[in-house]
Amino acid sequence: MSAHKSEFIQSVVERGYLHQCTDLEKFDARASEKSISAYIGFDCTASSLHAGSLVPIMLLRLLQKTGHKPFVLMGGGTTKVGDPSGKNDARKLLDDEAISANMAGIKQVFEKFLTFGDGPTDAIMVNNDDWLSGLEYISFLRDYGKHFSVNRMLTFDSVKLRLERDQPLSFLEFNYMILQAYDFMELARRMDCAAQMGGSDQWGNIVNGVDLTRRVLSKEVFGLTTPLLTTSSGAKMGKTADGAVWLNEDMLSPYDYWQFWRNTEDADVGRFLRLFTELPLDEITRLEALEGAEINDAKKVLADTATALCHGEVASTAARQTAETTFEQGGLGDKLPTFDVERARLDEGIPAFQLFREVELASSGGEARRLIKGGGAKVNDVALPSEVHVVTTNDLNSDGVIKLSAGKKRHALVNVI
RNA sequence: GGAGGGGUGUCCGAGUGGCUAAAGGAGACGGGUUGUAAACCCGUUGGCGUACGCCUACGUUGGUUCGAAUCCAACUCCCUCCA
Repeated sequence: MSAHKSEFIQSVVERGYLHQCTDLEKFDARASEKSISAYIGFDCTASSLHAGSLVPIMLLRLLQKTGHKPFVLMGGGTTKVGDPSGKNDARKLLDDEAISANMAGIKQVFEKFLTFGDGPTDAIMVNNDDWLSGLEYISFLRDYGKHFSVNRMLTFDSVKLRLERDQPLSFLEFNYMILQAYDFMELARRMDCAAQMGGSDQWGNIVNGVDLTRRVLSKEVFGLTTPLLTTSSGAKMGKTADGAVWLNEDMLSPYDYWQFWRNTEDADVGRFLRLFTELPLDEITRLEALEGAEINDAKKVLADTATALCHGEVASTAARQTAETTFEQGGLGDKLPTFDVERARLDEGIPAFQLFREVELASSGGEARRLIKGGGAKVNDVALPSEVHVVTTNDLNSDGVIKLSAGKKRHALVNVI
């Protein structure tokens, strides 16, 4: 029943990773004959990747799991240029220092999802700065520039959309696709890389690389893109209340990460389970068929497995337990953010709005006041009557702490010292 | 180099001398409904203060005026067209 010969492509298709491929049949055939290698590039624009990058990461993981070799290309060089794809404005240019700091943060993410090493299917991380920075302008133009037609470059979305909307596109950015194409060719030459994968917005860049490799090396390589993920209600993946859903623990706690998946929209559960977990497909089919309140069980499975992949089993279980005690039993999970307050201050009493600001449930006194006025602020699950209400040692509960809540989902504990 | 247009709150975007902490929208936060979902409805949305209030804010600096986001000058950054 398997429509594709290779395990890799078969999984890519049935789990929903495929958007476009330059030649799916040939790619499939190649992957079924032997172990291939493929790469995905990541720019170093932030010190961590967020959930929006998770599809490509999972795709690399799948590649490795099915017996092939993944390359992670860090865009140390291309980040200096800035990818115009999908952007209205040129982004701020980062300096070398910022780029290498970002790269260090991003590396940590990959170490969780891929196995690196020297073995045949071990992942390898490369940095395109290694070959891009040393390029010489004239010889580069003569050797590679002749393969690019400006007429054609103008037809690619990344460029075309900017021009159509009369938005500026600098020559620097215009060169981005050439450099990315060069990356692909360079990897094909050095490491026999057979394919480049990426988000659908990378299609133009990838196709350029496939063409360049064919022209320069007379080698056939492949391009494959993943669908750009949005939630069913149209929001971009990876963005949420407090900003991006970061994959690094120091930027987003495992508990919050777990919560992100737990709060998946109903309509997305099946799709997300296929993309972001490695559960067998028949199990996923069963889970996504759940209806009404039962679908919450599927969301918990999603949260558990996705968090375990990113932060490990231990953190995932802890996050789940905290969530369960907090939401289902109204209790206190030990993973809730906890803040220490001196006993003396509490004896005197602390105005509620000030306390809420201190435990970071509100970013300013005004915000805390509004929260309290709106009835969203609770002390030990009891709504506060007024913003000047004073919290004292009398509010300590039987566990010796005070539970503060902003709305139903955000909680913090006050610990007396 | 020349000509023109523009820089407003998280973002987009109104606003051409007092009624402007600044319309509208988006986003965000809170409440309601529910299932820690979506959709929908309501409220809030510069900072500080219990409150009368005070402070900071419309690219930067200075000026005109009783009074300026609004007028003037210089500077700066961005965009468009021409060369």
